[in-house]
Amino acid sequence: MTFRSHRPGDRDAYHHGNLREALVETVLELIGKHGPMGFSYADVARAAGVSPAAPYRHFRDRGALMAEVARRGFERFASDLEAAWNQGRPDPAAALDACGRAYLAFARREPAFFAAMFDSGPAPEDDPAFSAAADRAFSVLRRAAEAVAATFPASNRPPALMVALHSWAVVHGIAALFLDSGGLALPMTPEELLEAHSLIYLQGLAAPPGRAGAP
Amino acid sequence: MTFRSHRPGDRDAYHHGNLREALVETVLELIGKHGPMGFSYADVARAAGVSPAAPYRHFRDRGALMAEVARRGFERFASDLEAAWNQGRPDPAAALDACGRAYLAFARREPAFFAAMFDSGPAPEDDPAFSAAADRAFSVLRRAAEAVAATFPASNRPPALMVALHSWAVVHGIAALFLDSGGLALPMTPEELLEAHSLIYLQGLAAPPGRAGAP
DNA sequence: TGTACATCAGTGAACGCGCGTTCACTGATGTAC
DNA sequence: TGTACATCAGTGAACGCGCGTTCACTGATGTAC
Repeated sequence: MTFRSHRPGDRDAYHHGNLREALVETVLELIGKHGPMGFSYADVARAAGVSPAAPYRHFRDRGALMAEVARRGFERFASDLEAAWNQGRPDPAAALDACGRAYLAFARREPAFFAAMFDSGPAPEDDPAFSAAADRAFSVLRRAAEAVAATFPASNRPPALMVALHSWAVVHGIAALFLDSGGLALPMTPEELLEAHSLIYLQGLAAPPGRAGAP
Repeated sequence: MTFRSHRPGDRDAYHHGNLREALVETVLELIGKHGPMGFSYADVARAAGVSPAAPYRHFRDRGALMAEVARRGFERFASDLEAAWNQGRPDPAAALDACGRAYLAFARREPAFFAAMFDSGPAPEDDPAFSAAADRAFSVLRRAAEAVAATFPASNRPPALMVALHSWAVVHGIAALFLDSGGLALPMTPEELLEAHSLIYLQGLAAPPGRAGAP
């Protein structure tokens, strides 16, 4: 009568097909503790309470598991951005701002997902499901930029894709450099920094072309 | 008379104290081939043609070697930025733009250094030499932003640190997202994207405060 | 409802491997006299 | 200039370890009849 972990609801529950979910959850915990590279495939199995061979039933190797985590991260990310966009309400500029804040909020609230999505060593860019999820996230930003560009008079309308790329770059740069507050102390929050940038950038777009900066 | 690698100029030259340099060089090659996490400490020794014990004479462990590579990267990076700044000539705005281009050029020309500096797994942020080198690089951007801010009339002068942080974030975001041209195809080069941003941003700074974006 | 059987998600032992690290050593270099 | 000696950057063998992966297996689940 030795103690085996055969209590119901424990690992026997894995026979019901939720080990896949449990492995994803476990990876998020491990990323939180040790970073996206700080654990082995065997570590994941151990932390999930299964034998080292069990994960092979669900993921070909560690990379496939990490790609699945990154894919799910991009899907949640896309949902957050979509919700923040809120179909452009109350107005496109404000809604684009909300997307930027949602971008930062996601990176702050889900650092494990964020690391899996952007810092995860060899990028699984050839995984079509991963790429599709990433595209879906970024297409939200693109549509938002298009709506913002459409608010400008046709004579002075900026290229929507350029606006999207600028927005994306600045918010990603802020997230990458300043969010974990490692390094220098900011005189303002990342959100304030982003909002100030939006105001300046939109004012620059609205300014009559070819005035400032000309000799 | 077996063939041992004892030709002069080969590994015997390491006795003259250049194994340290050779290891750093080797790491850069390996990062170029396999990314900053794609090789072991023993791999470095093997690639440099020495025994696996040899590197321990120069670096406590793999992390110390990587931190040294990152530190040197930041020093070259700072030199590049400093040269691009060129003491603010021909004018601060143009010189700040040059810094941005130098930032992108460095990331493009030295992807191995760049990866060691920014993507290198557990950041050696507690290494004072590393931090000092990173600070030196970023202080160039800060001084440039100060000079740009000083060109504005006192009544409409933007906070210099904010300008520095915006410039840094956008160029870093562009480098991180668009430089290796993985993912989506850009309608313009990263340099053009950055320059367009600078123009818009400076125009926004120059615009009379509190006009655009007000209800 | 009950029984026989196919399915399949897990076990756990085993493997070969390369890792990081240590150790006593060697032999070239540089210095003192 | 020559010799004796200290220094020190390398060798190479060895270690224990945990890795990724495989394999035959087991026992619970779901289905056919």
